[in-house]
Amino acid sequence: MIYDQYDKSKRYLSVDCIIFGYEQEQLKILLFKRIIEPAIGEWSLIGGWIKEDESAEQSARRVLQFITGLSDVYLEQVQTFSKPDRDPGGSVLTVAFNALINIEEHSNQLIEKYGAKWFPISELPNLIFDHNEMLEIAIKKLRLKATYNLIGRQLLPSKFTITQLRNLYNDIFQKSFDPGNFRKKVLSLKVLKQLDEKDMSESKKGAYYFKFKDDFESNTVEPIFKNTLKL
Amino acid sequence: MIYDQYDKSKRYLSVDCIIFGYEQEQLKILLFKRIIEPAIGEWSLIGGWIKEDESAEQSARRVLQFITGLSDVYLEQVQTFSKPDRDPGGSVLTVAFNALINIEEHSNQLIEKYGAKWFPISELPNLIFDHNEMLEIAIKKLRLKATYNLIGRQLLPSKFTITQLRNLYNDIFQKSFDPGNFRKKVLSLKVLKQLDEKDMSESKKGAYYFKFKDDFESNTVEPIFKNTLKL
DNA sequence: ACAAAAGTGTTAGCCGTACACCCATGT
DNA sequence: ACATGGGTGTACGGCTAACACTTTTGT
Repeated sequence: MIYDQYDKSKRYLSVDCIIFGYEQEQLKILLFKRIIEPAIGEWSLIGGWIKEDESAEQSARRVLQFITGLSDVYLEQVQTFSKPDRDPGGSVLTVAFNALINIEEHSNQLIEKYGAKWFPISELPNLIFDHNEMLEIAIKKLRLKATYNLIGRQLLPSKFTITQLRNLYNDIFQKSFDPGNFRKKVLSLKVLKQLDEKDMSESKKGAYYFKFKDDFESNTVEPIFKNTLKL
Repeated sequence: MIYDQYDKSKRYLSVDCIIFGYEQEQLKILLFKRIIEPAIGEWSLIGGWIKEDESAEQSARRVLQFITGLSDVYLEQVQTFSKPDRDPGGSVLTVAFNALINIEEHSNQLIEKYGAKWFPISELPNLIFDHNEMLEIAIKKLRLKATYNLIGRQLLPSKFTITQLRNLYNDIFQKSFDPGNFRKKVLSLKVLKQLDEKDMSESKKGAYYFKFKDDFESNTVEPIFKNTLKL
C-alpha cells in the first residue's frame, strides 16, 4: 500500500555539511577526523543528528554554530542520501548542505579540538562511506550556483579586489579567466560597489577594493558566463 | 554535541512524487485526492512511507509502480522538506522526486480508483500542506533540467515530430519558441534520429517523425538555450 | 628605466533572434 | 489556387574571447 497510516520510522536521520572557505587563493573544504565508530579516525564531512523538533536546515545551522561559532551561515540544500547500506553503522538517511563561510571569521577552537583540517578542493583525501560522492555532487552544485549568481559575498572578506574574486572563480572552475574580460563582465552586473581604498599588497599600482552592494538580491536568472563553463 | 552515538529518529519518513506527463499539447501533473487523515479528500501529491530497507529513490519507484504500473520511470530528486510542522499529522520528513512518464503508457486503473486527475501546470488546484511550494520548486527543477538537457524522451511517444517537441518546450517555459530556430537548435544537438515516416495529421505536407538516439547520454554540460530562459 | 599588476580598448567570430521565403499537399 | 504547417536561408545585433595597449608606482 501507499499511504496506510502514519508509522514511525526506525531510521537514523542526519545532516552533513560541506563547509566551503577561501584562503590563500584556494577554495577549501573543512573535513573532520571521525570521532565515533565505525571508521573512527578517518576523514569525513561534519554532520549531526536531526532532532525531533528540527528541520534539516535548522539542524545544519546548529552543527555549524557549534563547530565554527558562526550563525547566519549561507546554506544551500544539496541532496539527500538514503541508500540503506551507505553507513555500515545503521540505516542513516542524511541531508547534505553546502555552507559558505568566511574562513577568517570562524573560530578555530573546536576545529583544532576535533583534528579538523581545511583541504584545497584539488587535494581532497579519501573520505568514509559515500562522502566522496557527496562532495563531488556538492562541488558541482556550487559551480552551478556560481554560474547563475555572483558568489563571493560569503567566502571573501567584506572588501576585496576584482583579482581576488577572479581567483576564486578560477579555483571554482579550475580555469583561468581573462583578467580584462572577467572584470568587465563582473562590473556589468552592477552588484559591486567600488571603495576609495586600495589594496597595495599585490601590485605597485594598487587595486581598488570592492564590496557587494547591501541590497543585492541573488535572484539572477541568466547565467553570468554563458559559454565555456564546465559544470 | 554533534555526533554522540547513533540514536534512532522518531520521525515519519516519506517520499512524494511530482508526476509529469504530456498530453494534448499540455504538460500535466498527476494529483490525488488524499485518502487518509488529515485533510482527507483534498488534492495532494502522491507519496508513500519509506521502508526501513529502502532508499528514498527505491521507495519512490515502488509508489510509482503501484500507481501507474510503470517500472523504469525516470526519476530526479528535487529536494527534501523537513520543517517539523509541515504536516499537521506528525513530524514528517519527505524527499520529493520528479517523475517523467509517458502518459499513454500508464495504467488508468488505480488512478481512477483514487480519484486522481491530470492537471495542466497552468491550472493547478490548491494543494494540502506545503505541496504547493513543493510543486513550484519541482517545476523550476524541471525547467533547469530542460535547459541543460533535451528532455522529451520520457514524456513524448517514442516517435514524435519536431513540432511536438517544440510544443512541449513552449509549455514548459510558457513561451513561444520560433519554429525555425528551435528546429535548427535541436537538430544541431545530434541526439535525434529522423525516421522515414511522416505524421500527416497536423498538416497537409506532413512532418517527419523523429526519435531519440538509443545511445544518447544526457551528459550535456552547456545550456541548450543560452539566453532568454526564465527559470 | 623597468617590471608587474591594474585597468581599458579593439576586433573578430560565434550564436541567437527575427523574419522572409520556399515546399508539399488536401481542399 | 490557396491556405496551412513544415522546413530553409539570411541578416542584424549582442556577447565573448583573445589580446594589444595604457596606467601606476616600487624598486
